[in-house]
Amino acid sequence: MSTPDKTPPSHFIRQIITKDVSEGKNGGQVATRFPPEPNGFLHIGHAKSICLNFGLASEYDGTCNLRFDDTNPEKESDEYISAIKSDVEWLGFEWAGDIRYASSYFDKLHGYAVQLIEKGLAYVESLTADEMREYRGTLTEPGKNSPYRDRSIDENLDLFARMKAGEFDQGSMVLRAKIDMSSGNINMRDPVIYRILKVEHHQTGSDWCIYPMYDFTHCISDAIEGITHSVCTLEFEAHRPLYDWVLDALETPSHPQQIEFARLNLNYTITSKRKLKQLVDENVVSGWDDPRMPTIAGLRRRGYTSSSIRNFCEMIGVTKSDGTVDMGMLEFSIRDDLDKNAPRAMCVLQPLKVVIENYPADARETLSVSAHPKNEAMGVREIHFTKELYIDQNDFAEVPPPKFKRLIEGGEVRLRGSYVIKCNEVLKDADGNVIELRCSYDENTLGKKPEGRKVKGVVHWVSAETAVDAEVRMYDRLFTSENPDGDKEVSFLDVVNPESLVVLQGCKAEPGLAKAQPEKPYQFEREGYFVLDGKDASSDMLVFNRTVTLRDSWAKISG
RNA sequence: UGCCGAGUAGCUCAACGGGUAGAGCGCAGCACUUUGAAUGCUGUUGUUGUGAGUUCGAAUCUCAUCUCGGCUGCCA
Repeated sequence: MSTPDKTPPSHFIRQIITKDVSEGKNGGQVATRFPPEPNGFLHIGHAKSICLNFGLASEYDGTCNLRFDDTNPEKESDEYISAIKSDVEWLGFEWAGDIRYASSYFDKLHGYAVQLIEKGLAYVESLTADEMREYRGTLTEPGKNSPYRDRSIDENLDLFARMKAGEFDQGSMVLRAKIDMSSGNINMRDPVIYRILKVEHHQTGSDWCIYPMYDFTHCISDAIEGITHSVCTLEFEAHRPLYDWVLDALETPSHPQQIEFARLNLNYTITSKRKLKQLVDENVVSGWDDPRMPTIAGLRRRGYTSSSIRNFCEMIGVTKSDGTVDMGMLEFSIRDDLDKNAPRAMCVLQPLKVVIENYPADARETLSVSAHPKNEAMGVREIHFTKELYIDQNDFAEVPPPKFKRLIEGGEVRLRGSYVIKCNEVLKDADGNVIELRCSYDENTLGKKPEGRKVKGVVHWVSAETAVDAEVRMYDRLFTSENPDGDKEVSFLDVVNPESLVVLQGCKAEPGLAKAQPEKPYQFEREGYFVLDGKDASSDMLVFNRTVTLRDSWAKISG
C-alpha cells in the first residue's frame, strides 16, 4: 500500500477527540478500550472496531485497554479469551498494561449497586420475567410501575444481600434501576442491573451467584479505567442515556463519553457471532478458523495479512450511517498488499502433460527466474526445463474461443520465464479427453523474442521431473447471496455456496514451493495468491489455500 | 401508530463560519507487458431522498414530507 506522507482522512470521531484534546478535556488525554465478550471468535467487523480504538489511542498518544466484557458466564469461555488475545496481537496492536476483565470489578460493581439502593435509585423486583414484560409497555405505549417499586431502602438492601447470598432461586428476583417507566426510551424503563445466575464463571468460579448486566457494568468499567472516549456501535445509541444516568447517579472516578459509529456490514458474508457459531456447530465449516469464515482467524488462515485488514478498515471510513461495504474492497486491499509483497511462483493446478519432442530426455536446464517482476531485492528462484512438463488444462483449447491467446494445436505459446513452444500433436484417450501434448521448443527464444513472428500468449508451467505435488484448496465466497441474512423466508444456511471450497489434488508446484511456510504468501502466476495452510499441511503434503484470485479481465471477456 | 439515528456518484466516504460537488473502489477505453496480473494515462455516472422557504447564491440554514435502520432479553 502506498502510504507515504498520507494523513488519515478525518472522520467525526477524530473530530470530536481533536476538539476535546485541544480544549484540554480529560487533561488532554485519550484513553479508549476494546471490550469484546468472550463468547465467540472476533470477525472482520470487530477488526474495524479494534483498528478504530487502538488506532485512535496511538494517533493521540493515548492508551487502549483490552477488556473482556464477561458478565454472562452462560455463554462465555476461556478458549475464546485466548483466541481473542491472539487475534488482537496478530492485527498488530498492543493493549495498555494487563488485560482487563469486567469480572474483576464485580466487587466494586456490587458496591455501586448498593450505593444506588441507598440513594433510593434501585429496587429489588419480585415480578416474574413475563410480568415485567407486561409492565414494561410497548414501543408506543408507556409502561407502568411495578408494585414492588416502592419497597423501602432497608428492605431492598436486605433482599439484595440475600440475592447475593444465594437465598433465592435463579429468575425469582432482579435488581432494577428506578428511572422512568413512561420513558420513550425503553432502556430507561427501570432496567434490570443485576440478575441471579447460579452458574460458574470462567474467571471468578463460584464466587458469585448474581451477575451485573451490561448497561450497569460497561459504563462503570469505563469509568474505573479512566476511559475518555467509549466508542461503540450504533445499536447502543439508545443505551447512552442509561450509560450517562448510571454515572451521574453514582460517585465514580470519571464520566467517559460514549460515541457510536456504524458497524461494518460486508456483502456476501455474515457478521453475527451467533450465526457464525451456528456454521461451526453445524459443521458447515471446519471451525471458527475455517478459511471461508470472516473471522480474523479465518482470514489469517486464508492468507490475508494483518496490514491489508488494517488498510481496509482505514479505507472504509467511520460514520454513523449504516451501509454495506462491497467484498471487492476487502479483496482490493489484500491484492494490493500481496502484489507488492508476495514472491511469485508457478503451480499447475490441473496438469496436462507436455512432451518436448526436440529436447533430449536426459537433459535438464536450470533457469533463474526473478521472484518479483518489479522488485529485484526479492531475488531469484530456480526452476527446471526438461523434456516432460506440465501446463494447465485451461491453457490449451482444441476449439479456442474468440480472442483466446494460449496454446492451440499448431500454435505457439511462451512458457513463462522460459522458451516458446509449439504444439505439434494432441493425444487423446479412448473417451476423447486430451491427455498429452507433443510439442517442440524454439531454442532461440530463451530471454528473447522469437524471430519473424509474434507470440502473444504466456503460460505457466512446471517440470514434470522436478515438480512437487500439492493439494490446493480453492476458496470462494461462503454465500451465494449478496445479503445472506436479508431474506426472512430463506435462512443463511440455505444460501451457502456449495463451491465455496473446491479441493484440487495432484497439483504440480515448482520445487521451491516445497519450503513454503504458513503466513508467507505467494502469487501463483496467472492464478492468484496462495498460502500454505497452517493446520493441514505436513512435511509430506503441501496444502495451499487460495487467498484471492488475480483480477481477471479474461473472465469478463469470455464470460 | 413512540423514541433515537441515517439519507451526497453502482459501493465506501469527502466537501463542516452558505459560493452551482470530489476521492478511493468498481466500470470503460488506450498505452505498456514473457502474469489476460501489475503499472501509467483518459474517461464514466450525481436534479446532494423529496417539496417548499430564507438568500444574489444552499449538499450546507429553516419548515414540511418520504424512505431505511435500531430499540419492547433476567444478551452484549
